[in-house]
Amino acid sequence: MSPSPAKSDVTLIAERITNAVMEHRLPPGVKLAEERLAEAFKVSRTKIRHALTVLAKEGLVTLYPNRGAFVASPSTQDARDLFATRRLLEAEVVRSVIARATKADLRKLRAHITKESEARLANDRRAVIKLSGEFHMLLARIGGNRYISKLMDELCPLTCLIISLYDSPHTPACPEDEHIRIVEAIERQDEATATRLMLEHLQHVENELKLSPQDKVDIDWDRMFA
Amino acid sequence: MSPSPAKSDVTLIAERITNAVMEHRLPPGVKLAEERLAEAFKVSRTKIRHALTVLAKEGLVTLYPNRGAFVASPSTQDARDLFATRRLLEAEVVRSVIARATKADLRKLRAHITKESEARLANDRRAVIKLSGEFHMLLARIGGNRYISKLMDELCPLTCLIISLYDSPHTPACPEDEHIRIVEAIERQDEATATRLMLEHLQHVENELKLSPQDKVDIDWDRMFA
DNA sequence: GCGCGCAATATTGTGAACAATTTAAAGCGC
DNA sequence: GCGCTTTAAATTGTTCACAATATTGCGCGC
Repeated sequence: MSPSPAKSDVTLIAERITNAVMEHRLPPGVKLAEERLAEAFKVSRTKIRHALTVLAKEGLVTLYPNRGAFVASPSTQDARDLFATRRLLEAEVVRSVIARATKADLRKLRAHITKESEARLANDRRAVIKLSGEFHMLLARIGGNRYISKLMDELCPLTCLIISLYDSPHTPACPEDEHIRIVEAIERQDEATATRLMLEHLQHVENELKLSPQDKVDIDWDRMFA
Repeated sequence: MSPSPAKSDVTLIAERITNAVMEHRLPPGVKLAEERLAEAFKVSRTKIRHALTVLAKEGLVTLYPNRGAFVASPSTQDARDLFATRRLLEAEVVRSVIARATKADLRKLRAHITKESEARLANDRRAVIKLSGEFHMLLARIGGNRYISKLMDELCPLTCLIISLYDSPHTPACPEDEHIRIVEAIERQDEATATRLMLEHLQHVENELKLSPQDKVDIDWDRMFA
């Protein structure tokens, strides 16, 4: 009765860190010292190191040699590239979901949207952010292409990071009904509308961000306090 | 004078293994025992383990817990998914290359194609296979979107694996002129032709493969010898 | 008091020994 | 000779100690 191949400690640690990032409990740029994590997770540094290299490969943490691991803090250019990539991928995702989704899949989508609504009603902002991301990951998995799905599993947590970096002062997360309307269009097999709604949805999220001016790395610390 | 941040041993090892796979020196399914690699690379098992986890994240090797690392052997479904993903990404890549490429970029593309021709003339089949893959990775890098580029860096070595698994008995690699004609269309800024040629090119490569029948994992060993 | 260099401390990187698990082989009953 | 259990070898997984590097704090000269 264990269909999943028994996740290793390392995987579990990586997932818990990812969760913390998705729920905005770990802000961008924070240092992830191995010793601290080791005692927090009650494991040896070795496993922490493994988890950190995995997360680095996913782009969620940045590894500076001999200096340690830090939660990634994507540039505005990264953010624009990310949304461009997501528009490309998720339009395709919607198309294949319409082509392939079983009734069980549609039930899962409905169930997920219910969870989102509940979190919203409970005013659980952290859960809302995480669930919003996971909606897109679920769609990608139903889409059936494992390379697209794998990439979406990386891009969604990164999107959470980007939102926590560049969001305008506390917009109340993505509007609820956009996910619902996408699912409805999928259920109607209305490909044109579904892809259009998805692209608009992603555009809305991106437009909420302040990505316009200079890059973070271009901040002029001399003028900053003049 | 060191613009690149001094690649670590682990990165170097991973790259050398990737090269070996791209040049069909490491066939799919081969076991990568840590001790053997350690003495081959003259380093401790620790670094080998790191390199293997990195390669596993890239999908080039598969890690079975307590059993070791093996060169991945993608299923036919994996292969179809991969080409579908590449068509999606690389059409976009061609568009942004046309929009962004500088003259220096175009020179790099020309130079790369020259190297491909030389390898072909020298009958260096291994080099041809590797360079063919690297042409697409170079295009993606010029395209400028780092997420697309990163994914292409993973998908190209995987494509080499797939070719070595499912290629019809020694077709002479991809026809040379297809890369050239794509670059020419890019130089003319002829977006429609360039994307069409790219999609056709990928379709040609996929069509050369024998992906039709059942999946490897679906083989019924009971009926097999009945 | 201020900048510079040096020492102390903390953190990451590496290697080697040990434990756990799997795989291969030998032993044994039938 | 065949299949099963038990034993030995090989391999992976983990811990720990040490080396290398970076960061911080201190003192010294000016």
